[in-house]
Amino acid sequence: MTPPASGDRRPASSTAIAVGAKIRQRREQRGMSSAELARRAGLSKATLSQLEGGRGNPTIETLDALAIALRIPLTDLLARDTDPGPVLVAGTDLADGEVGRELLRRISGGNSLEIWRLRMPPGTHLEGVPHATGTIEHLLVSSGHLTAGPTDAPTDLGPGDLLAFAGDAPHTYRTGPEAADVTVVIASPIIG
Amino acid sequence: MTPPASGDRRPASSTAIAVGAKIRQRREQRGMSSAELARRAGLSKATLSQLEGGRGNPTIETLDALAIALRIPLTDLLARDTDPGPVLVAGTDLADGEVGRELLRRISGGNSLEIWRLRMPPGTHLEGVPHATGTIEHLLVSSGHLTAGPTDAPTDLGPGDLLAFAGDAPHTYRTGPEAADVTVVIASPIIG
DNA sequence: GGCAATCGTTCGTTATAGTGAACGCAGAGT
DNA sequence: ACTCTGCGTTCACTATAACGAACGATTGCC
Repeated sequence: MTPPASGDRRPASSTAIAVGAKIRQRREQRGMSSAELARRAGLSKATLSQLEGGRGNPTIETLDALAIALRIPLTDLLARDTDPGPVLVAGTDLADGEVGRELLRRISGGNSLEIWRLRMPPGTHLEGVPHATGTIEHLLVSSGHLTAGPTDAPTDLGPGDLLAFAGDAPHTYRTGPEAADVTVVIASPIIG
Repeated sequence: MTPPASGDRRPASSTAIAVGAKIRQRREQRGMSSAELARRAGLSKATLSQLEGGRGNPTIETLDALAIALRIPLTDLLARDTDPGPVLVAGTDLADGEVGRELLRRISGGNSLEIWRLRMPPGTHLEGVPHATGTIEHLLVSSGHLTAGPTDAPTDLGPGDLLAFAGDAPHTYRTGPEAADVTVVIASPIIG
């Protein structure tokens, strides 16, 4: 039993500290007061103060409200920009006929960088939604064959091939009778 | 006033539904039971069941624990599957026993970005040249096995694994009795 | 069949994230 | 000097996220 209840908060996890710092950073970039951000996000000033101080443990609803109020993607609040040490993302097993589409890695700051692994069974057809202007998308084929690229000029690709194209136009990925395992690297200019 | 307290949960936000689906998807890819994932993440089965069902509103500590147990980046759980949005570098043939080390692509501006393909026959040992401070190096294994990473803390990698580590420290790549085909993505911050 | 294990779910309770109402501190009028 | 207004923080309380303990369903083994 903790004594009746004090205003104390938990010791603060490293994640909480990082997220809190990020919130404050973005808020100050926007030139907002903490009172104003709290109002826009529909939170109490108390909660925001706790979070920015790195004390506390927000829920995703809270973070989502903050991200919307700050007009940034939710993931930006959680993106660990500089990793202290090595990060290992284990390979995953995939059921037969399933499409694997995994974000393996994300870096923001300067340009943002995302590394995806895309695994397509035979006869798959995916439509890529255009990204922000200036985005460049890279496909690197680990195994198999596919036809991919801008919808108006797709290219046949085989193992070891690399295709780079503007990600702000419509584009497609399509496998024939053979499955394909593709690494996708997406480099986007940062959004102000 | 809600009646005294039932097992009911909130109506479920769209974010909660998306996150829950993602957790379940990743867990099943790993071939883990929900009981096992709960155990590894240090959560109760009840909590996990609620979350995967899209009911509930997890805290970042909870999500962090799950991400670690699933060995994926925290942001992956929250990434809105923004669908991925021409230069062609053809794959090259490689003679038996030869080491392939090719720069496939280089981008500058914001972050500079290099994509390499590294093909190592069995029993190869390479020393990586340290890059600029702040550089992050990513290894994505297409096939085979190798031991790689910072010289003082190398990691065993298999097909589909991604390893990210600071590129400004000495690092090595070493294959055992098996060859390896690796994609290397090097991201360096631009010096203002 | 009978039993034991493990699964994923739903229950009632407990710990805690978020709240509203204070507080002290600045700067701007009057 | 004295109010006012808005800032960022700390307090006691309330709403609720996470918990432990059930549950029925399934599977495997004897």
